[in-house]
Amino acid sequence: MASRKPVKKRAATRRVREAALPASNSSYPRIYAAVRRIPRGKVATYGQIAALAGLPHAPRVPGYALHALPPGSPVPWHRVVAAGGKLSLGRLSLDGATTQRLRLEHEGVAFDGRGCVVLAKHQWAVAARAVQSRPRARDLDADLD
DNA sequence: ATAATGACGACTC
DNA sequence: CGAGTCGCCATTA
Repeated sequence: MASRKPVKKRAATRRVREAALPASNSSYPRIYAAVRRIPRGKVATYGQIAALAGLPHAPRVPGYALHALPPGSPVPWHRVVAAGGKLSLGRLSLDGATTQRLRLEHEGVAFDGRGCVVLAKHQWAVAARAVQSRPRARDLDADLD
């Protein structure tokens, strides 16, 4: 590829810049946007949110983003749970976990005996196919065979 | 620029 | 099933 008009260079540069940037410019907003898309009465895991936000290998980032989330934000953070439907918020704030659970129950989300959301019934279906799952080392090993 | 941290995820014991 | 450990990546100090 050789000739590229300078007029286009501008747009190209911009695109490259966005792609090259780690994410400090779009990571958070994307995560918040993804969380906001979770329907009422449904929940999504951090992994799902990460995948939807374009960070399939950084499930910790959504957690970080939500942690930085200011109170009163329009983001339904309570609909984000850890893998298995567990409320990992208890790790940071036990009280927060209680609030989360109450809010979820208020939306009709069911919990099992261990205080975990019944993902089988309430996991956000959309992400189910978008997230899927990356090949595990074991799977790769089996595949190599 | 390097080091430490984290509302995770998955594996192993 | 619960607790401990490693890996991943981005953010913060």
